[in-house]
Amino acid sequence: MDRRFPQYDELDLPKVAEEVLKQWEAEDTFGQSLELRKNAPPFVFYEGPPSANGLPGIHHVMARTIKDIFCRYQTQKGHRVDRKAGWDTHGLPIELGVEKELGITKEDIGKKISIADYNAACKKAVMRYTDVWNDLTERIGFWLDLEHPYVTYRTKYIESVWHLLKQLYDQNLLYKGYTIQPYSPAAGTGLSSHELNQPGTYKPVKDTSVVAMFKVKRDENSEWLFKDAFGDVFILAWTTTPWTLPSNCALTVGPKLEYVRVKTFNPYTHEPQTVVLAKARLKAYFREEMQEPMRTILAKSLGVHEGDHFDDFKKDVRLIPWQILDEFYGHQLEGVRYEQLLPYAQPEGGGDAFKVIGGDFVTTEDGTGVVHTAPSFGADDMRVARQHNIGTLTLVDLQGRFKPEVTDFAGEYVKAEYHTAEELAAETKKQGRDKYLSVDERIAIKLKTEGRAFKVEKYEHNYPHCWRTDKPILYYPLDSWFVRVTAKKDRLIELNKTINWKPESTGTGRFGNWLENLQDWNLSRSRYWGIPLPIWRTEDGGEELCIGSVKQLKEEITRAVKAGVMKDDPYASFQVGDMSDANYDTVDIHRPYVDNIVLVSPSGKPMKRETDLIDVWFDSGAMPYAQWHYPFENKAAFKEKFPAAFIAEGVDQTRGWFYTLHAIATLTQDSVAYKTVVSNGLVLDKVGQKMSKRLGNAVDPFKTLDQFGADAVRWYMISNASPWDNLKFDAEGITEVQRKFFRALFNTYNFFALYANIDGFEYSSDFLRWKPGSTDRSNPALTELDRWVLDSLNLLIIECETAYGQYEPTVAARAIQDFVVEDLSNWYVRLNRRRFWKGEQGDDKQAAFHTLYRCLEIVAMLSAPIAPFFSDRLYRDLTGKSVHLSDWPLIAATVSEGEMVSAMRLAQGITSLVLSIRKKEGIRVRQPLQRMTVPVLDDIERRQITRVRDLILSEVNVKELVILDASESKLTKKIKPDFKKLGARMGKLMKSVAVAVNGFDQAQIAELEAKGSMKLTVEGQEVELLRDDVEIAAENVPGLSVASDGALTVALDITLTDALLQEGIARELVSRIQTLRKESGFEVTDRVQLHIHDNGDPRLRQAVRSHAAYILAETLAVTPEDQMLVLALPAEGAGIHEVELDDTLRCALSLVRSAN
RNA sequence: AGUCCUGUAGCUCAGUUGGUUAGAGCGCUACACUGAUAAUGUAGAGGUCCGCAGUUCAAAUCUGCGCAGGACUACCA
Repeated sequence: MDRRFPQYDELDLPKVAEEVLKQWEAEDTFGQSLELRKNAPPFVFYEGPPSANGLPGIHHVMARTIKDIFCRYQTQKGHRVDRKAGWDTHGLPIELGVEKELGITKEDIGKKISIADYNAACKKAVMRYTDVWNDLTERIGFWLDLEHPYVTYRTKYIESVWHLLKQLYDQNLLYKGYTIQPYSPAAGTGLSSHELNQPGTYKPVKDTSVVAMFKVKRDENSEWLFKDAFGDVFILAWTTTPWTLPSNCALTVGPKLEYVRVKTFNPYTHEPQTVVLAKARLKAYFREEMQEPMRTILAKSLGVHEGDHFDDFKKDVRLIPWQILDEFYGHQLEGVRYEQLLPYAQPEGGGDAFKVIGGDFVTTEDGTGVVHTAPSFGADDMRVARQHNIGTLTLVDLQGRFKPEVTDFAGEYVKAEYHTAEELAAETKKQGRDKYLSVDERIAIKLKTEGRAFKVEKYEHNYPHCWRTDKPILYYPLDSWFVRVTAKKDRLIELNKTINWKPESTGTGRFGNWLENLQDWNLSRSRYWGIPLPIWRTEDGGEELCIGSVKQLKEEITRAVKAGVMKDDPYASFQVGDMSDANYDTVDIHRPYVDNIVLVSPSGKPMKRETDLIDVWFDSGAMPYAQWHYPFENKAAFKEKFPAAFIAEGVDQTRGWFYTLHAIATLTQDSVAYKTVVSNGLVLDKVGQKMSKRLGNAVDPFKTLDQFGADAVRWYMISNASPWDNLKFDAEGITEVQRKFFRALFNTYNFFALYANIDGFEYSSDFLRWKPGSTDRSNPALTELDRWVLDSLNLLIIECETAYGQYEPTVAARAIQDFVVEDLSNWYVRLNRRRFWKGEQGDDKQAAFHTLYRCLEIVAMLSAPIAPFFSDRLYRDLTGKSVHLSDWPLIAATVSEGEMVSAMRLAQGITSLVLSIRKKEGIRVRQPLQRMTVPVLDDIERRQITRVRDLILSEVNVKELVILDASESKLTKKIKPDFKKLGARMGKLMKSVAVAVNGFDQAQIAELEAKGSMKLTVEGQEVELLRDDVEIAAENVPGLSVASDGALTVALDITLTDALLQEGIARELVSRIQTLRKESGFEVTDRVQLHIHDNGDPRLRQAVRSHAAYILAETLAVTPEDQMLVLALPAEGAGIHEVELDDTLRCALSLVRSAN
């Protein structure tokens, strides 16, 4: 037998993947696919660099599958898709990993270990799992150029980053400023948000909280607050960090919040006073029953008191009377000035301090609705203070101690926790108390005695602690370099609107809102392993220089050497202009090497490098340029490959990579960096929990690939949920994909191969004649089923093309799966099996083979982006070539005007109804029936059913199909209002109209059909009902067994004649014999000798005699017709079987392989 | 705390511009089929479409307020 089409015993997807992978390696299929498209228009894809110091997880399979799908699809569509791998090599996780490994902390760097050694360790650690990553990438079939990756620590890469920074610097978009950052005085370092989010950093602590009283200055602005004032007028503000009160510069109110002015007494000094606070906070500070005039009225009614009770207040200090003088909004308070609470020092930098300002962030959840604003110690405070040109006061040093100006507390730590035990003891002694009182407590006491405290109490809340020292952190102003992204905010927003976000909501929502509230990008990191900021400054900060290339650095070094600030050029070995890797590898511009370089300013002063590194996110956002060493090399390549057509990463990159790419591109190129971005969701475990090592629910990607093969895993991930929805990963889902989709496709192919090999089938692309432009569009040999499946295939091509084009792989996967499982396997193949193995060569057989071949070929092409291994195997088995080198299929001219698709839907519906009647009546499918009747409503339906008539008859084993016109009187009909059409016109009457229509009798339905319209009176109104406003369907055919579903009705004649019964028995017999053939291990082509024992039953005898030719032909028996039925079976023994034909009929037969 | 996503059958998911009795696959039960057999067909059980309120003749679908799960960002006087 010709074995041109390989056949397989079983489906083993992991093995297929392994073998195809070897094939790819052997013939460099990836390289060929690029070579093939060498001159084609590019489709630009950017690979986001993963960090190779951690192991890949199952979610990386997801992310990489999505990337691969669109790159492969675009290749098939005729584009050149270069895919350069990349590695993110800098950053805190790497530093932390190295520190853990070496058993050191940040403080040890430069002491126990040199910066050079530390960085060398980082460089080594960062590529540790490269092999594992490359292995995963290959095993999942992600085609990526792993040979020439960009690596962010390479000198060339850093040089490109420096060039970008210089561009920003030259545009005045890079500046030094300061922000309020989490800071650990104990460790002497700023903390990143990452560090702050470590578990256990937020702890519940009890702090002394103070409601401080800020005395209002009386002037024209505040005069209205003094109307009927009772003593002095104060604004109340709450704080849980009293140590920040000396640094107070402003009070912030909510402009839209309501405030009140209250006449009352100071609870500690009992002085009369008038206080201002948010109305919503009154009940937190005042007792309801003490409110005037309510208290007076109450007292009067009890006959206890008369007159003004503010007079006799001092008799009971716990019950303080109060009275609201007036109410107003926060914005009315803005601009009101107050006396500095603790006047130790005056604000720096000019500023117009000590007044009330407005801020959106103010709430009335706790406190007084007035925020004590110390710009140096709170991010919100800083921002609002800047907006209102309030100065700042930073009366705490970097060790966390009060500066000398704060005379009462000078040199003391603001948090007791910063003291050592000995220091605490000494301090306690100094205070002359038994117990140490923190500065917070002593400030509270001071304010109480000065009559400036309204309420002092312990307050429990969560406060962040340094994860290394376990001491509380401070928010502290630290020097930083910033990118002035806010200067280009409008442009960033504008360009974002041109980006195709998948899903859209991430772009408009999460990302769009983020851009709307843009802050300048804090670029500084006080670390060691990263790209150094290329800025050199004189000590006074008066002169500075931003370096944009190694060449420029060398020139400046030469000047510095000449000026004598440096001894020699440490980068002497570097040849300017030599772009070889070897040349660049001779220099290292990381710390500490660049730190040793001192340059000279124009005025001759030495300049030292700003010690900060840059945020690693800038590294990855710079990859469009730095991966090409642009602009020093590859200018043309960059130009062609910017911006990207497509990128994809997890949704967690929205404010990470997606943002940094966008920001750098907007600022330096005035362009988007990518046209489409797919942000995929998380991979959760099967119950929807996040995967983590701690919970032990993390899935090992390699084990999963070993078990199921990459194709099944990829197909499962893509078909199960849209990429941006979170995926609940369940291995059972992969099994299902294997069972349903891949097995159906595999079985279909194997079926094809079996018979194609027997017949020596060869595919000729001319056979189906659907060449574009040809008028003779289809071969007349094609049956209606062929046309139908080819039509469906056409629709599938269009659907997949649209879906892939719109970055909707899930839609494509589901469509392909439905086609393969339902249309191709369960319908087309099942109904056409006989054509493949029955009869001799001829056009009908050719049509069947060509149609099936075409379907398999196209399915391989359409599924290639998602299941690259299996599809390649399938395509190679069919055509001998790789599917990944194929061109996306053209849409064939439709072979049957598209009508077959709806005709087939009718056929499937009718078939299903007949089978359900058979079931109801207890008549098995193998028992032929004479006639069935289907009523139709119009000529289109009649024509369509006619086209699929034979197919229906053979599928349900009935001999005749009568199509009945709906107008024939035998039918009863049912009527149904079309809500959509009618609702629009009827409006409120809809319900009553529906009731009326549903109540129509046969005469009324006939009237409407005949006249085309009729008048109805509903709720006293006359309305017109049109034929189109209702659906009329046949309901019943009297006298027959009937079933219906929606508009479809089928009636089946269930009369069984002797002839039909005999035919049924003959069929049963054939079926039993076929089973025996198989059980006996005969090949499908083996001829047999068949003898049936005549047991005297007339039913059997008649059936065999009448249908002898049929039985022999079906079972490939060579026994002469008149010798089949015998009174005694041949004595060969082994071939004798007893079979049961139905409940009452059994017989014996002998079946042996025939010699010829 | 803010922003965004998700919530439909036991499970995984569809559900067009609002329209009649809300669907599919898996799983479950029963029956059938046997030249696809680890397949297939038919029938059945299984739903407060997360909740409440509103708009509308009509809401799974639109609006508002909540609840639950998740992500990101921020972190509070």
